[in-house]
Amino acid sequence: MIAEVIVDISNNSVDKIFDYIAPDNCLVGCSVLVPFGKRTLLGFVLRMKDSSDFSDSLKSIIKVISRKPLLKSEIIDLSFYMAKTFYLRMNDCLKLMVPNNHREGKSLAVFDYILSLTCSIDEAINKIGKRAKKQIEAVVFLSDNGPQKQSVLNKLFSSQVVNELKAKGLLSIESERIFRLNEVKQNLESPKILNEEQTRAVKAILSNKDNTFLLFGVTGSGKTEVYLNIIKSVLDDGKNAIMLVPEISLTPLMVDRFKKRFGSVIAVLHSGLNEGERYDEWERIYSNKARVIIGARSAIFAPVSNLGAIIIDEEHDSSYISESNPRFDTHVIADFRARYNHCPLILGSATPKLSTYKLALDGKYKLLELKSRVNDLKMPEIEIVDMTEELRQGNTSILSAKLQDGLIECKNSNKQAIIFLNRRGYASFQMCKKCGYIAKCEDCAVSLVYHKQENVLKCHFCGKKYRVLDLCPNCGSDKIKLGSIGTEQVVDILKEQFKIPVFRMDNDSTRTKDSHKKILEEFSKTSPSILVGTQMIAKGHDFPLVNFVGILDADISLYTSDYTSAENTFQLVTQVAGRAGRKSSGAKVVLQTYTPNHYVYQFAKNYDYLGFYKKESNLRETTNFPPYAQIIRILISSENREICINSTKELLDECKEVKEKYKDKFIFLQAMPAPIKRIKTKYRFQIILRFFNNLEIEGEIAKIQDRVIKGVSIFLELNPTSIR
DNA sequence: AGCACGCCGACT
DNA sequence: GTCGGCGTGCTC
Repeated sequence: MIAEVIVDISNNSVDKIFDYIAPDNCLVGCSVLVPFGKRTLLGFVLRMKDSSDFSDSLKSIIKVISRKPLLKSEIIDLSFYMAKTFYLRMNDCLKLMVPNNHREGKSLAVFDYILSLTCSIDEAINKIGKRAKKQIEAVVFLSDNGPQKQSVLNKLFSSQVVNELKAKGLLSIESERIFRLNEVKQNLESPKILNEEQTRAVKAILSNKDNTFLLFGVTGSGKTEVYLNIIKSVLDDGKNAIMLVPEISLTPLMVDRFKKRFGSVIAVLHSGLNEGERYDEWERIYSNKARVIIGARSAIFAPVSNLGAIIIDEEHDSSYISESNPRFDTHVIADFRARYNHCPLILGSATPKLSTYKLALDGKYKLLELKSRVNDLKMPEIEIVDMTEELRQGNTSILSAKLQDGLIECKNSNKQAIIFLNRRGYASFQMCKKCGYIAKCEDCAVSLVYHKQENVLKCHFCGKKYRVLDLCPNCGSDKIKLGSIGTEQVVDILKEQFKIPVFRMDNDSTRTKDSHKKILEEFSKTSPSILVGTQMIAKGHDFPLVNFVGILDADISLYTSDYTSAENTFQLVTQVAGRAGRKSSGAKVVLQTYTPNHYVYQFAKNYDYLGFYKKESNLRETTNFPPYAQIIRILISSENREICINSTKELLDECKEVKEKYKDKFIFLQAMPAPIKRIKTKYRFQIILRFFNNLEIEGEIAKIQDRVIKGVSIFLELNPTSIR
């Protein structure tokens, strides 16, 4: 037989099928070792056939690494589809599907041993003799409680005792595979009773399976309970489910809740797992031992067969769009799998993406609404504070009077507060007051962020660290000024002013494994206290004691250069506000801004999603932006600035040709330096195209990406949401 | 991506 | 004369 193989090289010129003579044990989906030129490489078998069109002599597969096919046929089909729709290399897609250890045939399996008595208890005691009291205890324990894991016996007695019993031939040994992370919770929780809206949603989904549903419900309306019910029914049908959450390491409570309900059929999949954990979880899913997969974005590639439902919780979250390496949109992948398995795809959010809501209004998705909160609590009141006014009143602090009042109230009533600021570090830059010099990264065109605790200047793009400025390297002045305040400085200010515990959660404070969990646990058992954080704290946490939320500088996300900035800000404000008053009434939110009358804040204040949608959708339609038009961004980067500029010009010319062909369809075509002109020593230029939705144009432009220019990398993005 | 082949410059 | 620069082309 001939095997069609994709070889493990991420380069356009070799990202195609190569034929090899296959041995009998070679199956579609297996990982194999093949000769390639002078090298030996890993590869995946994607198809088998009887003969090859390749006219030269074929080489043979050296070795079939995996006995079982690691890629199921659905996953192979998905990979082809993914590569095509997102203009990706097949090899890069395949890499997402299988953990490296499995692919390379390395086993990370761990075993325990099950020990049981080989003879009757009396016989055993006889053989041991009276003096070995511990051994007799162990034997009695085994007789009373049945076979035991060696690890348990070792702990209860000692490994020496167990070994002596083994030596006397009193124990029979059977090995048993242990799966990391798979602690079984004993008392499974029973389902909660659903309210009318929830019941209606569940019924709608279960009676109309081959569809996409938008579960549109305010925070606290009980979306999770709907998910749990759907999954229960899926399991009862003998099928399996995938549930995606934005960043699972941030929501250990969600996993706990699922484990309590469903026990050991839960598997988790996310980037926070170590290799062993990932190995085990993947295998439990592959072998159908785990039937409900909870995970972040990449869990959509889990090797589950027989899917009965796919759920994307907080569907608006930006983490569902991969912005590097294989760039893809999780929704599209989820949609493919749902249609493949004829199962429902459920998108849940309180603030759906504009494009999602539009599809619901257009009837492409079924809209299900949860209008009331489960405990009938009102959403917290949002108060907008004009920071220019604050300055006029003589308040130069970053904390407005209202915000300070809120924190004092919080402290006095022994409650908790959350302060949100989407800027990490101590200050956004260091600048010389005299000559205006600003410390910048050598490799990137960005200013360096001052981190006080580590006492360094950090580049947030390449991670490079620099010494803090004492004197200006340009003019020698010692008058150094700091830029905009970051989370680290906010913590200092709050501690100083309010004298209560302050926790910080951002990229810097959560470097190590499980650090998210630790910070959240500490915070939840300390009151009064304040949690300061970035984006990270906006997502799905449930803190019953929080009844005050402060948003410092809400404008940061409003004035970024991409077309979704208003949408993002609306979502962010609504989500952060939703952290307050989840279990008690009278919660408050203070939002600080320099543009209090901006429509985003006015709609957010009233929790008026529909109003916001209408306004924003209208704006996009009249100004020709997605979802009413398409944007393609071509990013060109190179170490050499000249080469980069020339390549950009060349590619622009090609785009112009396409534009000529589809004149009336084009809205915009221009080349320019990227907003961040250099990252990691590479210069960056971009071409932005905007045109009325048209797949042919998309296809023709996509071909440009295949051009190979030495020393230049070309990236293509469809409707990019964060341009930098 | 690597690795070989191949054709022009300054060196033991 | 030879070592080595990296441009070009190929990998089933």
